[in-house]
Amino acid sequence: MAKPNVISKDALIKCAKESLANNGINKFTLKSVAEVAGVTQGTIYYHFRTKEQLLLAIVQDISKNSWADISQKSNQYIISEAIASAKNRCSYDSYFHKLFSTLLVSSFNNEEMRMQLGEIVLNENNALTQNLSKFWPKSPIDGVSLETWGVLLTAIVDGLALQALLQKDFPVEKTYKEVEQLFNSLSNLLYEENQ
Amino acid sequence: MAKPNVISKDALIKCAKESLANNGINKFTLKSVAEVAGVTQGTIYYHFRTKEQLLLAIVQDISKNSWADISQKSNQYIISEAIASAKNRCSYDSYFHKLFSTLLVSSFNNEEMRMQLGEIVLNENNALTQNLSKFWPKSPIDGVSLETWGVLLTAIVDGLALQALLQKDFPVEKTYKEVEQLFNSLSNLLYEENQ
Amino acid sequence: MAKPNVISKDALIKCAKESLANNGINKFTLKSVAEVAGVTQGTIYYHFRTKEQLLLAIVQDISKNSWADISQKSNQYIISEAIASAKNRCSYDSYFHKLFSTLLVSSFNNEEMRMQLGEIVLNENNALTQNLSKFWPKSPIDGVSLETWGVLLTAIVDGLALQALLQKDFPVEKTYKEVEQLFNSLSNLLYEENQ
Amino acid sequence: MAKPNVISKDALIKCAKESLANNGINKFTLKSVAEVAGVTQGTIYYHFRTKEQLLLAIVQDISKNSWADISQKSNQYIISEAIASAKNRCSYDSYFHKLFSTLLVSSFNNEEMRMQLGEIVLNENNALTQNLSKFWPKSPIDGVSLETWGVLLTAIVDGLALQALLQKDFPVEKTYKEVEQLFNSLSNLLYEENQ
DNA sequence: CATGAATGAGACTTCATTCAT
DNA sequence: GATGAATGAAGTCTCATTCAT
Repeated sequence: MAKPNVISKDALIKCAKESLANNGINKFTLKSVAEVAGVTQGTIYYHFRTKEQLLLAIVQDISKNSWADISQKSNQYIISEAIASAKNRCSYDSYFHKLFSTLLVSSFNNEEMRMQLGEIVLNENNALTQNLSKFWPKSPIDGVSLETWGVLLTAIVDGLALQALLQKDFPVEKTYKEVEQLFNSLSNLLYEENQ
Repeated sequence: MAKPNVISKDALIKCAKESLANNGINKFTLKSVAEVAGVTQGTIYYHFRTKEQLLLAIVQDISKNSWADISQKSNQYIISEAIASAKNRCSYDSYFHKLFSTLLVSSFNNEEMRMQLGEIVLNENNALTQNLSKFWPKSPIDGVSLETWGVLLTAIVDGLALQALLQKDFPVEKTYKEVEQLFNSLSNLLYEENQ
Repeated sequence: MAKPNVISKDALIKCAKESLANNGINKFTLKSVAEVAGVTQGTIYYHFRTKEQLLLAIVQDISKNSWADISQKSNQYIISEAIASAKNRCSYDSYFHKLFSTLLVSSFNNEEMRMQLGEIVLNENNALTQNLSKFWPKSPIDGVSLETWGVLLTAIVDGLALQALLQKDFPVEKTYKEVEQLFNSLSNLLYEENQ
Repeated sequence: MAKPNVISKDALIKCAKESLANNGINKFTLKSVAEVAGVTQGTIYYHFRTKEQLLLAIVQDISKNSWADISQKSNQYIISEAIASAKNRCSYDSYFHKLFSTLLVSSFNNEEMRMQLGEIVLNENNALTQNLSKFWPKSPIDGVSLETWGVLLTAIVDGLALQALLQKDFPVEKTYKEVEQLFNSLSNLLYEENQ
């Protein structure tokens, strides 16, 4: 039978991501991926040596498409955009955070994957720190370095996402509005001090 | 009251938690739980109708032992204690956060479990807010409610834990020192304003 | 469903040996073993951790039942019996030699198995040497030790079996008659020399 | 005459033999052959209709290169040479005997192959008998025909090889020295009798 | 000629679950 | 109460084979 060129590796990864986010890690089977992709399981094995390799490819794909990588170009609204993007991903059904936590849990058994996920977060931190430094010549709070602000912002974004994942009625709008308020107030602190 | 079996339900839950945190959800099998507990699989079925019931029991157990439940009693150092306890749990091998994220991911397929986990987080938020209000008569930043401070603090704690889970060399000490610094600075803002 | 006590480990080994000798290593599947045994594949895994372990158990079983082990008790016809037994096993359809060569080939990928098979052969050699020494106070041919006679006899038995496995019309009767003749002539050499 | 392809049929057979001897029959896959040969699986199918055909080709190739075929030309040291060659092949890692036993086991499911292997052995026997007759005008032992001596010698060679395959420390040198001694003694018997 | 992509059957293995004892 | 033996469905993975290009 053997139709050639039915599917590309990237398409397979996309299908796998879908299957993973929808079914969760428990039901993330190669059969389900194959069904989503409309190919046979054997085809998956032609492209990926094992299921783990496929999971790893998903992680790499996410890394490649991560916000940190995308937002390298300078931009005066970059922080606002970052926060807006984070808010969008903050929901009970967040595809991204479901996927990410699923991968996190998988990574407990796969050191390589864990390292790659770690790097993704690290990049996120660094990107935030770098962009923050464009607004804040120095930290608005003594004793809290700009690097730590990057770390804390990332933590807040992920932590809020976690809460949203677990509470159907989590007040995303309200919370993010106040986060922005907080950010502005901190900026003001700096400004006043400068006067 | 419970008639003590050769192995008690609670002991079984404890073993299950261990197995879950150590092996991850993928290898969380009743066989492995049975091995850890030193009983046979049949015995588990004597205590729990299904595997899901066991997982749910784990969640309930965690809820019962959560920080929020424990720290009801008033205490002037309560916030410092909370932060210290969070810092302790913030590590590459954190039993608690591995367990929690594993349950989170499991809950994507189990609404009841998800709700219970959601409540745990909610209680955590509320406990923090309540304790914060003992220090802060009002929010140190206009436009950011005390409730939101509770939410944000929880988010920070969880978000930092996530980063620590993924980065072997995450600077736990440094970060938490600055978090405390931040907390003190915010308190000072309030105090100065009051002058 | 789960009927208890359907089959014993030993019965399983026996079925496995049958399946192995009949189907050859290529078609030696756990499914086929299960079918022969009238159980499900899962049952096999309850008794043996892997397919390899089952193969190993077969080897051990053969070792336990090997001629060398059985013929420990002294017996004045022991050599004749050994030859008769070897002759019986020497045929185009020899269950034993099919099984043994199959295991031999499997052992190329399994050092433990190979060692155990090696020991079986070694025991066979030693048993033969020991029994020979009851007939031959010394070797009938100068320069050929009794140990080597044991080795050579084993080699002949195995080598003839190999030929019989590959030739439908191999003259088993004739060959073994002449082997016995050879043995007697060698004994005579010793006797004459003694005169 | 054969139009040379990028890879010739013979080269493919050689690679297949290597793969077979190295990996054993279990891992003798067309993929592995293709890898050794540096071509793709499809290419193998261009040369051989099925996997079995390839195995058969291997057998034929061995037959063509067998000692019996090569040593047709008369030679007064032919027996010594045969024994020396047999000794060389007698080792724990013997490529030839690993290959041969693997094919033997495969042939249990393939009558055509089995017949061809049978013929190889038969030729070996006959060649030995023929060469023996150049040294021995008649059998040195009454009741043991020259044909049977050929059969027995082949059996010894194969049987010893089997033992060497299974025992890392099998005393090849010692054993073969004594085999030669045996051969000489038998020759002497004849000579003395003739006096 | 040769290949690369795909297939599908079937292998080994795991595991939640059942049930007679 | 507890267990050990068994089940069967489902999962991961392998491999001979096919075929359009």
